[in-house]
Amino acid sequence: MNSRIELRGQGTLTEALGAVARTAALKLRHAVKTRTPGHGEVFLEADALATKPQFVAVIKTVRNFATIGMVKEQLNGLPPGVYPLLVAPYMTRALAERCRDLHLPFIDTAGNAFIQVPGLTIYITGEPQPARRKNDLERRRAYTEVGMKVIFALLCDQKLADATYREIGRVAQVALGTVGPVIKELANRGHLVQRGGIATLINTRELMEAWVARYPEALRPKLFQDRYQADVDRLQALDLHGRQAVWGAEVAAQRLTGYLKPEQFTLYVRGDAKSLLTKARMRLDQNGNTEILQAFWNLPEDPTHPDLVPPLLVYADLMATGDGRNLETARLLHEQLLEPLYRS
DNA sequence: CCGTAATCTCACCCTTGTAG
DNA sequence: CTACAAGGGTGAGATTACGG
Repeated sequence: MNSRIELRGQGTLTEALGAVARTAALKLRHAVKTRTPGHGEVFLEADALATKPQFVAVIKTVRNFATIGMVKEQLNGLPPGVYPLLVAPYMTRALAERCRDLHLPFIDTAGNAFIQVPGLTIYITGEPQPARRKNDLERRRAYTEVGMKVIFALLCDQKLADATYREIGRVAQVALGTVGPVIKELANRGHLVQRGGIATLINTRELMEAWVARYPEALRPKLFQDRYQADVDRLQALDLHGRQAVWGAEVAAQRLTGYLKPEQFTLYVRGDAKSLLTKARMRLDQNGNTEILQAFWNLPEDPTHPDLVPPLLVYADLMATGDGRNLETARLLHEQLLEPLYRS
């Protein structure tokens, strides 16, 4: 039933056997079963040794000490001459030390190992993590929630590309530690270069289109708070000045292009929207005409339209609806406001 | 001050156990 | 056998510590 997991474990096992053969000159091969196999257990033996020790191996990704304890527990009570063995993708030095303290033998795919059985003592730590795993971790950081927020901030304020990571994190409302990987991937994808010692956003048109295409799945659902039904006249009359809220989508498009008569209302808010709800007499309604989302930027506001979201977000929201009228307005918006900003 | 790496936290999802 | 709750693993992101 767990064919996918079995396969993943097989890969780890094969790599780990190869790695330990390289770093410790220890050859392990599959052995006959010495007991009813538990979940995910594999039977191995080192037949080159006179003592012919056998191992019952468990393949598991190890991140913390607790996992080591669990494996130790799962593999207790083995008969004489048979030993437990933990097979992990990668064991840090601290995890390796923990295994040694608990007398739990392990091997990993980097070639680290601790094995202490009659006729055989191996302890190897500090082998570097295989590059492929590192790449796995670094790949696909651009279109995560954090990546989307950072890209949006950069597209709206292109000078931000040369700011410190702390400043980018503040404007994009993401943690400092998450900025670096996103920037690195944007550079890899050819969207960021150094020009005269200044970090510069390039291929902005392509980046903008990619962001808009991914916004509906990659970020919007995370921002959604609730949907309400509200009186249209009251909504139109709402004064957002001083409130922590701005119009998006149809209302913003109407005010920017003069086209479109809004039917759906989209508000991006900071903090809680209580005062808005009472002012416009909104009531919770799954199919209501008003949706409230979390604002996700700290950009300076546009003095000519202080109560609207940035045009890029208006465009993305209109595109996301797929509504015919909205698409036409979106095209207009693109021509008038976006195209000049994202030519390169 | 700045970027990076290690560590911590939390939400989601998959497994597994259990009751009907 | 099915449905559903409980528990644990996992990955994304936030925080923190550190060295330049």
